[in-house]
Amino acid sequence: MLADPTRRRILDLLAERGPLNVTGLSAEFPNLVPSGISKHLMGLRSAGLVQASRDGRQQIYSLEAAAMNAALAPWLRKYDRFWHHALEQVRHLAEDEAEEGRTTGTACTLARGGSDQPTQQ
Amino acid sequence: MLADPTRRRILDLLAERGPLNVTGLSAEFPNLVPSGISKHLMGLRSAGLVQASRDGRQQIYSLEAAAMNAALAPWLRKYDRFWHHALEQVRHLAEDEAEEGRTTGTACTLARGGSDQPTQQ
DNA sequence: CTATTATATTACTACATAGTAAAGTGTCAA
DNA sequence: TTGACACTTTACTATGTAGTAATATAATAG
Repeated sequence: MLADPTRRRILDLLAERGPLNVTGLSAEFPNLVPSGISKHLMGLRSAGLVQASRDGRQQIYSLEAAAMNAALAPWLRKYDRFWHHALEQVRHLAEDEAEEGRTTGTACTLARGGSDQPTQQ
Repeated sequence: MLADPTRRRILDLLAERGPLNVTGLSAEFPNLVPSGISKHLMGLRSAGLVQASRDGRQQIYSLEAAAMNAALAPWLRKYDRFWHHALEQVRHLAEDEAEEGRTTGTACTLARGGSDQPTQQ
């Protein structure tokens, strides 16, 4: 379900821009026909990842936070060792340069197990 | 690449048990023929997600931390709003009941933007 | 060298599914 | 009611690829 790039892009757009209707989403896929987008949305909908609400003629689609959670949780649990490094990169991007001193201390300390091998890139 | 369940399971196994050879991995897939696993491993390898090192006749496969990072980072950035909730679930599972008092304070405070809508499950 | 174990490669098949076109449903406007 | 708009459904096609069987390579044992 999360495998398809179009579907991921749809989720991305909903995450970035908030609720959108089918036409708004279709506008982001010039190569695809709107009914194709609609079909993807129906798929995401029956997977519980998005929800729709009617507004006149339009269907407004938005992310379903609980389901996103449920989808992400087991993944995060398995790969916690790895996204710790990713997290730090994200943090550097997120906080411009606010209080650089205690970065290591405030980092999310979920996994107590060490195995903090350097990423050797 | 991360779409296929077999491939994800392979990554999971390597994350959980550390480096494994093809035979060891194949043992976890009774319905699949070993050459199929090997083929998947070659795919993961050329995608840079795993690396192999020879030990006698065996090839020992292990996760490539840097690539896992690179694969996860943009994802985490887009959906940070959502995995925050997942993170808390994970934390509850991880720390048995060590210091319950200051949980909210020590939570990973990456995204400064609020929008902390309840998951309404 | 020969046999055996451990992977890899190749050629092939079967199946899933992304995307399309066209028709169908629902809503509003005049 | 008629027409236009917004979306959904259906039937179809084409393509990608997961898995297999058979063969090939590589390393150790005897």
